[in-house]
Amino acid sequence: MEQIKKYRKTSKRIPKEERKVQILRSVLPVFAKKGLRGCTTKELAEATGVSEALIYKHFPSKEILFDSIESFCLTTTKANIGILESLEESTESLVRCIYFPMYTVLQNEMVQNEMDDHHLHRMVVHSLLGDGEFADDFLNNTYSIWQDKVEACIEAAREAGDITVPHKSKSIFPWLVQHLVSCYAYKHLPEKKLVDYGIDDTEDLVDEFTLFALRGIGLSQSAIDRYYHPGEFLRLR
Amino acid sequence: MEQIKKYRKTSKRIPKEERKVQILRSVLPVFAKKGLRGCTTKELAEATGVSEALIYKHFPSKEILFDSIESFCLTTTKANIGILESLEESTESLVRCIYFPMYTVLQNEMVQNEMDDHHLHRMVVHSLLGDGEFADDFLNNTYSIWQDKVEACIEAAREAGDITVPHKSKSIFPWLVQHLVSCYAYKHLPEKKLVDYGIDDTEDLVDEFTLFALRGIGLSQSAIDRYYHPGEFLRLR
DNA sequence: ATTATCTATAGATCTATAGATAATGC
DNA sequence: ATTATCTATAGATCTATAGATAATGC
Repeated sequence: MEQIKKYRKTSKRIPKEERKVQILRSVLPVFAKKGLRGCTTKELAEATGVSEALIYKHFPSKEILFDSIESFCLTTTKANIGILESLEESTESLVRCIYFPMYTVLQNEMVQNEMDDHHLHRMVVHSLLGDGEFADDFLNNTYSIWQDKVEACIEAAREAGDITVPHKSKSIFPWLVQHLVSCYAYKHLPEKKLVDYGIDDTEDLVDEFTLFALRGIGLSQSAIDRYYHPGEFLRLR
Repeated sequence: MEQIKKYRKTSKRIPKEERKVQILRSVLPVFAKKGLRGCTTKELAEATGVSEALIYKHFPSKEILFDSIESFCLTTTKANIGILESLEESTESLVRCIYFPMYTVLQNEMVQNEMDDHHLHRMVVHSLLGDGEFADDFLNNTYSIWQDKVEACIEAAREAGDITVPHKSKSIFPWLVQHLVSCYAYKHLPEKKLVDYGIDDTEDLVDEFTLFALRGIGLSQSAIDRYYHPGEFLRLR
């Protein structure tokens, strides 16, 4: 009673590498929410449940911790986008390739790995306000597989006669589609509802996003009718 | 030589309201760049060329200054979008309404008033990472005139037989178009080039964005051919 | 006399480190 | 004996205020 406990271990002793990963995991949401400058080392320590000093034992500075978080995000988002890699290049695949990100982001599906998409988007947006390095890594590494596939499928669709409108660039369309989904995500970052699409059902929303994109690419209505059957897509996943 | 100048006025004396506006103007780029938490009152003072104390004489706290900046942005962006208000509701107007933001943002035209669009976008994105209040004010007040006009024109186009595809919602399309342009802007916030559309000429880029959107809305190709003549749009401005 | 401005500084963080202590594993 | 963890704190900001001084306008 008299003696003040000078010492109180709040967290269990665990091996180095394990703790390091645990710090990364628990610190990510804080950095994602507030950014490098927006949060304090105290908050980071509290989120992890350890002392500030311990964090410094594992990461020499706050900035280096932040960089580690970014790398962590990139490797963890190995993107099961890879699934798409095996698709043949065709009009049908084009439809699936456009549907895929719409569905994933709008339905707010976790991308397999435990990394919450929401945090990832926040990290990207923080990066857009900074030097953009992380956003670049994310967009141009993680998404490139998908982008290449979309481009190839557009060509295939054109050869199949399903696209006849002229295009000034091949590579613009993956980006335009990407803009649609990522902006959806960005505008949904705050709790406050910013956008009213006038559609309640998420599946309907996915439909309208996808159809907008497919028509925008110039896919003929007959090809869309032929290949856009979202119910079947789901079964095949 | 001996006597140290304890006192050195670095800025001229100017009347209260004038200085207040001057502070707002000079502080905006700093807040836009780094956000509320990302910059110090020292930086703000230096950007204005006055002492920190003076800033506190005009604005009781950093947060209140930031809020004032946001209000300042909103009022200053009275948006010459109002120009569109007088357009008749027709397919032709639809084409112009879609072209307008594409042109404005992609050509990086200053929106008449001296407010740099770049700063405005940064403020919006900072808000998206926060509570989204400012983004809401911006999107739903500033853009609502344009959005209403687009909706009305889509209806008119449908009545004119230029749109035949079914739509599940009226209000989704202005947002989809908005997503395209704002995401273009967001991805161009960092100095680093993140996106390669495969198109060098900005006019061509505006064309592809606009055509993508018009097709996406479901406007028939014949209507697009009939009304999309960007050269003429410019002359009329 | 009033108003605009500055210098100087208090008090509150915030990052990072030094050094002590407890747990683990040989 | 080694490793993981903590407490305590130094030193560096950072926000905001108190109080002094210079310019303006009557």
